[in-house]
Amino acid sequence: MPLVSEPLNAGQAERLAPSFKALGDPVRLRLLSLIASHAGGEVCVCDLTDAFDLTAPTISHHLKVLKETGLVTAERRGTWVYYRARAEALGLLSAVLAVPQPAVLQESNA
Amino acid sequence: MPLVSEPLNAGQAERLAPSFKALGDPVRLRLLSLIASHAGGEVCVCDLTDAFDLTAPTISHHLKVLKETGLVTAERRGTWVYYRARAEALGLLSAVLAVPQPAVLQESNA
DNA sequence: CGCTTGATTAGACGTCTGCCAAAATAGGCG
DNA sequence: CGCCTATTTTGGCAGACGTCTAATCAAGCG
Repeated sequence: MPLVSEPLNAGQAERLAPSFKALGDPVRLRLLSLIASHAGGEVCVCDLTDAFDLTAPTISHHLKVLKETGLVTAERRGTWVYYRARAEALGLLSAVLAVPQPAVLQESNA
Repeated sequence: MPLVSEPLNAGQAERLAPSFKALGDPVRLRLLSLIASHAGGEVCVCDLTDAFDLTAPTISHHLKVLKETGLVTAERRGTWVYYRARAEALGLLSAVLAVPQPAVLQESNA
C-alpha cells in the first residue's frame, strides 16, 4: 500500500493525486488543519472565514475542493454549516506516504 | 506536529503546501513511487521515461518539480542521471497527515 | 574532433486555478 | 411576507500548470 513498497499503477495515482492536489494550497492546508484539530471535531464556516484575509466566497471555494476530494464533510444545521475532517481519508494519505524505516536512518550510499 | 493536533500556522502551511502540490499530479505520484520503491534505491531517468506515454522533456519537468520540493535527489554518473527518493521528506509529510487513533475507529457523534 | 545517445532548458499554447465582486440560495425572525 | 445573516454559486481575470517541439548541454566513442 505505501508508495515506497511498490509502484503505484496509473489508476491508483489518478485516484490519489486529487487529494494531494487539494492539500497543495496553503489556505486549504490551514483550513483542513483548523477543522481537524478543532475540539468537538467540527467547525462553523464563520469561524474559518475570520481566520484568513480572504473573502467568504474564496473560503467557500476552498472548502468545496476539500469536500469534493473527501477530506472533509459538511452539514448544515439551521443557519450555519459545520465542517468535519474525515480521519479515514487523512489516514489513507498518511499511509501512502509512510516509509517502513524511520526516515532519519536513511542509509548512506557511497 | 500532525495536522490534526493543532492548527498549522501560515508559515508552516506555506512550507508544506508545495510538497503536497508536487504530489498532486498523477504522473509525479507514479514517478516518485517508481523511484522510491525501486530496488537499490535509485532509478535512471531512461527507465522512468519508458513507463509513460509522455515525452522526455515532460518527464524531466516533473522530476524537476519533485527535486525542487526536496522529495527526490538527482545524481549524474556518466551518461545517466539517477534519481533517489528522500525518505526523510516522505516521512515528514506522512507524519503531518497522520491521525492519532486508527482512522477506522472514528468516533460516532449523535 | 564530430557523431550519437541521454537529459535538460527554452518557448509556445490551451487549460486549470485562486481570487474577487456580484448575485443567488438557505434559514430564522419580526 | 419581508428582511437579515450565513453560505454558496456565477462570472471574470491574471497567473500558474502540463504538455509538446525545437534547441541546448553532457558524456562517451569512433
